[in-house]
Amino acid sequence: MRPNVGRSMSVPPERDYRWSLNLPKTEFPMRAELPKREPARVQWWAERHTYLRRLEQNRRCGGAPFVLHDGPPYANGELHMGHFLNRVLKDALVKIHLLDGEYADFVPGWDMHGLPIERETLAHLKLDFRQADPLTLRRACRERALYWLNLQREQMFRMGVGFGRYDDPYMTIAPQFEAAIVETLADLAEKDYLYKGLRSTLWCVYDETALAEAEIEYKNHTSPSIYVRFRAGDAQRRALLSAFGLDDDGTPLSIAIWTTTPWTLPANVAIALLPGATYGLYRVGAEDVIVAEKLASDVLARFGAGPGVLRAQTDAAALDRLAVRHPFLDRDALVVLAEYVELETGTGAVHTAPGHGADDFETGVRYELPIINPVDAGGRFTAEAGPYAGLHIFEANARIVDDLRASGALIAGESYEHSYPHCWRCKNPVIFRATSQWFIGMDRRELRERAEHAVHTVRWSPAWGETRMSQMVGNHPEWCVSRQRVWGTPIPSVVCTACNESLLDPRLARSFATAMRARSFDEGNASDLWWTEPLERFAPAGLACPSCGGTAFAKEFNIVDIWFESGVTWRAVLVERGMKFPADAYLEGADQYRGWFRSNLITAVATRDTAPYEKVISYGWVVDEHGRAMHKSTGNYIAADEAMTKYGADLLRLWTASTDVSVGDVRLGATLLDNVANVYRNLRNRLRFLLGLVADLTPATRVARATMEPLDRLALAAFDAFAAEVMAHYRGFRLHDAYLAIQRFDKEDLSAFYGDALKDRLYSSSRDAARRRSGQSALFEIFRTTCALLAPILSFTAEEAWQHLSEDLRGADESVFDLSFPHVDAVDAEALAAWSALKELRAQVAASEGVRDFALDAHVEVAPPLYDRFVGLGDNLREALVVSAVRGLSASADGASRVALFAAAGEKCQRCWKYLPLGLDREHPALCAPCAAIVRELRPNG
RNA sequence: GGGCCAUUAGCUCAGUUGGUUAGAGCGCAUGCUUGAUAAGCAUGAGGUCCCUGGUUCGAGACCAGGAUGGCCCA
Repeated sequence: MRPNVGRSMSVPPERDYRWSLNLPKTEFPMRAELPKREPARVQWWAERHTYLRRLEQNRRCGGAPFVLHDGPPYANGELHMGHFLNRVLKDALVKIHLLDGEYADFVPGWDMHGLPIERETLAHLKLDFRQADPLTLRRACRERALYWLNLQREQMFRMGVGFGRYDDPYMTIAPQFEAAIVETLADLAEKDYLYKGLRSTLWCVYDETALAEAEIEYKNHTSPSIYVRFRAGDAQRRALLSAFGLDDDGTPLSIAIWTTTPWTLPANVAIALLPGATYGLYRVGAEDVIVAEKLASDVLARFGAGPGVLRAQTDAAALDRLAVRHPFLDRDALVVLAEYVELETGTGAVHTAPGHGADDFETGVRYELPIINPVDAGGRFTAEAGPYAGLHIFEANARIVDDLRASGALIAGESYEHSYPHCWRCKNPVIFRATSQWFIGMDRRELRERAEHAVHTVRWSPAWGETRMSQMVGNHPEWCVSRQRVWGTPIPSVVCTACNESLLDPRLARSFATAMRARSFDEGNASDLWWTEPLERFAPAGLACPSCGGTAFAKEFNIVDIWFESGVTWRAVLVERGMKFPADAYLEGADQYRGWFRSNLITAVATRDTAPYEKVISYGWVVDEHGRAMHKSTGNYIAADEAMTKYGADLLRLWTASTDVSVGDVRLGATLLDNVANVYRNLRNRLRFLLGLVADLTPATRVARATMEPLDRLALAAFDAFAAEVMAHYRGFRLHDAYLAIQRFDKEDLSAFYGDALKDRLYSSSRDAARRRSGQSALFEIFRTTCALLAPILSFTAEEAWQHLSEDLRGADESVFDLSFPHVDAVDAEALAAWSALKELRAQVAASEGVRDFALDAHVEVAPPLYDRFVGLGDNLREALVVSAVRGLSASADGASRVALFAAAGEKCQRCWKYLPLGLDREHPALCAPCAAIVRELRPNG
């Protein structure tokens, strides 16, 4: 029951003793106004070189090296919230290791070559690709890439992530970087991984160029849809019939295929069946035909010769490597098996032209089929297409269908509307066209097996990353590293003028790389040398064509895939700069399993036989608050700068810890940020409270832990355990777990318990009383370590709070980033247990009373076993329960309730608000004796 | 269509190897405080643990199928 105590609504001036209390005092504002204040802090860190100074200090103190290797963002466009998440997570990891005393050398970098920049630059210059002078275009691309780098770097600083060598970042366009790329190519060529071969690429016949997947848009397109007989020759027919267990009766036999691209038939070399599927041999009219069982009724109907009769069926495997004849060329079509064949449309037998499709190409490689490409860059048939030579492929469609009909090969012809890739620039349909490209062979020197083995030497976070990466390495047959564009690092290959054989000579490549290394960054693109210098400058003496022995060569002008460029950052950055290799950690979005994680793994395994990282940490994709992917077109896209202007970087930094980013999607939206803002306000106010309470503490008045009040020692033991927990989470990079722990300690231990308990002692004791200094000293330790623990996440706020501490107490630690995580030797289990028991007791008191904050109007009696446990706390027990008096019950008392509350005896002291005997001092009748003494001392005359 | 991942309170998340009445912070409601005050404290409401089957004495957890969403590929 709550004691019924009257409270005067207004305190008469003569009885207002507020002036004599030590109330919290700080300039640290309650309102954060992050967007307004943060930019100045960015400047402050930069001017003081806070990062580099701390890094150097850690090195001097023998801190172990820690290398987080930065995956380069692409230097094009503004940064979005995906970038924000990426940068802030990396920044937090670097800061964690920095505050842990390690030499956390972080070198940020940028991916600066490639088609998106080239395309943007061409648009900027209003130039057509084929008319542009390569060197002029490359100069302009360089300017453009540097422009974006600078803009992105500014936006990164605004995020508070400038803790790295941002003055000396790595750039894929730097001379040493380009040289490292070329030297890696030389190594790969030397070890026989690199070879030249044909490959099917997306090609626009109007722009006469290869296209990347990103340059394609899908639109509906109406194509011819034809079913075609591929007849078996006599011997072929007998072999096929035998596979079905049938005898030959001379009836014509064919395999029926379906295609929507008749113009690719001249390049046909095979028919693909689905492994495991059942195929039937049907008699329809006067002929036999083989189709997939599942599609038979649909296909047979198109013969217009009755329902057809099933004669036999067999598994696709029985037909593997048998053959039929090409419908109009003097050539066989081999029966092959391929997983991508589907049984939803068509005949279950897929026309296969390795020169005109990615799947087909892969099948072609697997079966060692000829890669026929009878189409030139402009889309006209070459002589290889026989009767169609000279025709444009799209015009040839109708001719081919007519010819098939005339020769009796056509079963049926219709038209078919479907989604088809188009060139996003000229809007025309694109084709697949086999061209000559450079590859890294995954199956040479057991590279695939070695890479898979390396995957298992790495620690993956989350654990499923290991499976994911294993699949990524296992799946891909070869890596096409050449591109026919201008903005990139040249592949220094040459072609023999006598026999047209391509050659990448390692000595030549290294000589080219050496020449690039001799150039400085300010001289421009070092790799321009491939264009400006004569070949003789790089070619080694006696270079001869391995094929024909010829000695005359011409330069080739391929550039290297930008994924290969970023794929050698381990070498161009870590090895070049003498940093730790393999790196401690790579940290990127989960889309990089197929990207940067994989490219780095393959090049490092191929040339160094090791994974380039010891640990890989991945995180999920940023989606909107409804869990939908963010797109500019959907309108739920959030730019990083815009978000920071609205919410402030620190609030968004807290958001990255408020959610478990390691698994699945990471949601972001106004509702979520409101939630985070509340948590932020709580944390901020706690820092403000602490600052206010320790305002008048000085190094001289600080009390050592050993001589503190018992309650303060317990609080610090609990705080140690908390700090150890947070540090353990940080070292495992579980930011979200750290966030939960911080939130809970802040609320339960600090705000609702310890802070509340200390108010009486800190406010009403005399300023210099030892018991007051004891509490302040404990709070100061808590404040300092809390700042350090918050700094990796709430960098701006932690620094702001630290700067509001008196200079005396800050001491040599100018910045919050000069602090270190504490060394917690061993958690005091006994103290911890006492602390929780005390918290529990306080909760009981609070529950009995119903109200708690600084309500001193109660007197508590505690049952013996419990009381005995805390009797050593002395008056601290009364403080902890926030009451006016506490006493243990006698053993004979009713033990039904362990805690009993009564109205406190005495009257309410107008200064300390405790209920005590008053009126002992004539001048201060409304005060208790201790308060009266303090007031007399403060104002002896008044 | 395939591989991987996720789904627990309004929101963000905990829930050891299967075992009482599923927890926390924030939000919300109510009360207190006005000496942390655009703060602080207390109490309380709030859940079909995505769905359907199965295993088990017992399933939020294990198994199978499905739904929704995401990433990477076709």
